[in-house]
Amino acid sequence: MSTSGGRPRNRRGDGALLREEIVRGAGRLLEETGSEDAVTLRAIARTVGIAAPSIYAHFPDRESVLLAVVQDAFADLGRAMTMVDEADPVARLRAVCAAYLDFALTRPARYRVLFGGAWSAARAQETPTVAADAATVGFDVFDVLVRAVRDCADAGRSTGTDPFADATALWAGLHGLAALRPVTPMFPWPDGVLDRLVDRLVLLT
Amino acid sequence: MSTSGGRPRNRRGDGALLREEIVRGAGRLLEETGSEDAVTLRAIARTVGIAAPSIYAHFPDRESVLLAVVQDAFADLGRAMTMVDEADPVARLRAVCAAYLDFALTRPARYRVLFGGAWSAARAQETPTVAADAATVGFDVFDVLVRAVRDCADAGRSTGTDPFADATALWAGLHGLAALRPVTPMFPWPDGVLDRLVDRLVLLT
DNA sequence: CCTACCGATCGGTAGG
DNA sequence: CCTACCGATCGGTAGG
Repeated sequence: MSTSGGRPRNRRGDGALLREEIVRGAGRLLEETGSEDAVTLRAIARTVGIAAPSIYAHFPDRESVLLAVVQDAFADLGRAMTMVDEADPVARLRAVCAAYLDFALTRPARYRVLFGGAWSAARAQETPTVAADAATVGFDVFDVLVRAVRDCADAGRSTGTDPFADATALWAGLHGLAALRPVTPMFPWPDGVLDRLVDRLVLLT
Repeated sequence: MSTSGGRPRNRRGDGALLREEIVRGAGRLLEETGSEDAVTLRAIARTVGIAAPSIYAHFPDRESVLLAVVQDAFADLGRAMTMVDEADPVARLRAVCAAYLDFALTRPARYRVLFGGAWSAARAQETPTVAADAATVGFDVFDVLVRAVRDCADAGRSTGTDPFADATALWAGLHGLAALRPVTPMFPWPDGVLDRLVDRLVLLT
């Protein structure tokens, strides 16, 4: 069934190149199918254009490929939230939240893998080192949120007195939107839900 | 491998009984494994104590069994939210939200199946009649929320002027909590997050 | 990086 | 409600 009949050979010194192709192929596959289970070694191999066993030269097993996808996605999300360029703390908080939501809406399957549970809760007990890592990175993302909220309070733009608790509520609201929107195409989400959440949960003035 | 060696024969007229056992077994399996994919026909058959092909006497295919689980879960959630017995509208809204969250936290896998997307968005296009049904029931659950919010506004206990929009934001917050909590065992969720969300998003006075 | 292959598991059918 | 079985797919290994 291999329609490609082989792939152009990599140049010397490109040993890490294929590894990257595998991770990106797996990510693309995740996004196209919307399901983590559809990202099989064979499917990955097909999209990359190699034989399935060749993946084992770069990863010990399927789970490790998925973990690499998760780590990449966490890094992307963190980068998107950090790269926000706004001086005003309120504008910055809004932009950070918008970046979070944008990531989730443009890459719903990737986002679902990040906070869907398989890589933080369940597997954290089975493979502590590996999944604790993913969990930690997830908390880093949350910290960006806490800091943005605290900056608003420090600037006297929020009447909230507990930035951590406020950020927690905000995270819940953000995640709710991020998770529900891609799943409810028929639902008439009102305009400005995001700003409504930010305004009210952070008690912006 | 069948350790049970057959099951006691049902009494006459219990034709619908096994169907129920299958759905409940599938639900239990879903909760124990946490994954929809683990609910295979063979696994269901094992928990119920029958042979896998026997399921076809009650359901045309695997998808239909899962749909029955989803419909049951929607009915359960709707019932739990409606059965709330509080006269004061604010107390009632809080109780409705608590019931929603309680359902999600005590049956996380079932909740995930309800609002995880597989049964509302994706499959709605493939099998319109079937999944549109599930989506409708999901909206019924949301309507309970809207009414509870509106009752607060009508009683002058909320300064919100758009019950639908407020309920939408509240739903996002609720779902965020419901989805994130089971997945973040290490995260120090502050006490009273739920009430904080309700208070602020519905502008309770 | 490849072909060839194993053992396991799945959804579903045949036939009773 | 059962046994027996098919075709497909999977993760992973052998051996090069």
